Amino acid sequence: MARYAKEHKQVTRQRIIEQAGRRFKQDGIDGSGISTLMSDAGLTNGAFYAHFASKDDLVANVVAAELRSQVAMYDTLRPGRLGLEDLIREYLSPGHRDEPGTGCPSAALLDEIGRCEDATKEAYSEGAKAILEEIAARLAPGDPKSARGKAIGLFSMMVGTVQLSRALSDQKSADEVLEQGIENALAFMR
Amino acid sequence: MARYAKEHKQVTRQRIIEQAGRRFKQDGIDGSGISTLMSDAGLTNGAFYAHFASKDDLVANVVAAELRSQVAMYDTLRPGRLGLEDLIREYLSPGHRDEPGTGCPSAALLDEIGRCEDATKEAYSEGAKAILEEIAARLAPGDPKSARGKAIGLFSMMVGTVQLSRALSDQKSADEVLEQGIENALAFMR
DNA sequence: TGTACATCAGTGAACGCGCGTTCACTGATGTAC
DNA sequence: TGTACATCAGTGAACGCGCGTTCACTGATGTAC
Repeated sequence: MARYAKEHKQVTRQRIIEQAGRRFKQDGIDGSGISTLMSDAGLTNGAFYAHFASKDDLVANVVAAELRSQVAMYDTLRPGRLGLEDLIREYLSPGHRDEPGTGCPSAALLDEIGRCEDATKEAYSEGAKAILEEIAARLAPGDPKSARGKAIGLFSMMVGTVQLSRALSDQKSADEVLEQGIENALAFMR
Repeated sequence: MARYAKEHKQVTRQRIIEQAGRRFKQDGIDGSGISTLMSDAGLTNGAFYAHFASKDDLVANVVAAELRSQVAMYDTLRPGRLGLEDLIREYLSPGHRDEPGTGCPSAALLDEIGRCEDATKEAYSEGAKAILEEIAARLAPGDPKSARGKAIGLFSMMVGTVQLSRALSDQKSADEVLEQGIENALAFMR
C-alpha cells in the first residue's frame, strides 16, 4: 500500500463509520458483522483493528456520528415551526420508512441502543439532548427551556410512529399509521 | 423420560415461549441463542426442534403470545379513560423502564421486529391492531373508529418515550423523560 | 401377576458456519546517503 | 541520480467460540399378552 497523506487514515476511518451507520440502521447492530462492515467500506476484515479497539468502540463512534449528522440536519430546515412541520412530513413519509439505512438512527436502533454498553448510551444521550434543544428552540424560540417537555413528546411520537409503521406487515395499515402520525404530530406541537 | 399426559408437550411449549419472551425483551432477539432459551425453560438445546421448526418460527410465536398478553392486560384496568391514565403512569414508570424482561414487547423490540421476517410482522400487526382498538375504545367509547388515529399517536408516544428513557446514560435525564412523558401522554389523550 | 415391547419428550454430542479478534506479512511510498 | 531502508495502511489466514440445526440415543411409562 502507498504511503498516504496525513489525513488518509482519518478519511478511511470516517468512511468505515459512515458505511457502518447505514448497515447498522438497515440490519441492526447485532445483525452486522465486522467483515461485512469492512467490505462495505471497500476494505478487508483485518484492517478493522487498526481503526477501532473493538466492535463496541465502533458502535459508540457510529452512534455519535449518526446523531451529530441528525443535529446538523436541523440547520438545513426552514426557520421556526415551518421547518419543524416540513421535518415531520418528511420523517413520517413512506420514503423514510422504506429506507432505514439512510434514515433516522433513533427510528432504526433506539431499543438496541438501550441494550448497548455505557459509552454508546453516553454518545446517544449527548446527541439526543442536542436534538431536543433544536426542536424546543423551534417550538418556542422565546422560551426553549419550557418547550423541552413538549420536544420530548414530539420526538418520541415521531420515533415510535416510524417504528410502528415498519413493523406492520400490510402496507395499507403501515401507510395509515404514517398519515395519522403526521396529523398527531402537528396537533401535538400546537 | 416419562410418558406424559396429553397436554404435557403443549405445556412445555408454552413455557419455552413465555421464557423466550422474557429473554428476547431483555437481551434482544439476535442477542438470545437457542441454548440459552432452552436452558431458561429448564431443557437442553436438542429438544428445541421437537417444538419449533426454526428460531424464526419461535420468534413469530413469541411475538404473537407477547401481544396477546398485552391485549389481555387491558381487561384488568379500570374502565374508560381512568384505566388508560393508570396505564400511562405505570407504563412510563422507572419500574417498567428498568425491567424490560417483564415489560412491553413493543418498547423492548419494536425496531427489531421491523427487521423480522413476514410471519413475525404479521403476528405483530394483528396484536397491534387489537391494542389500538382497546385504546381507541377507552378514548372514545361512543366512537372508537374516529379515535383510532389518536390511539396510534398515544401508543407511539408511549413506546418511543420508554425506549428513549432506556437509551439515556444518566438517570436524571432518563427520569425526566418519563415524567415529561406522562404529562405529554395525558395532554395528548385529552 | 409378570414380561416384552412401543411410545416419545427430552438428551447431548456433533455439524458447518460466521462471529469478533489476532497477527505475520505485503508493498508502495518517502527518506537517507 | 541511484540504491537501501523505514514506514505503515491494509491483507488474508487463522484463532476459539457460540450460533442455528441435526440426529442417534435414552429411559420412564402405558399397553399387550
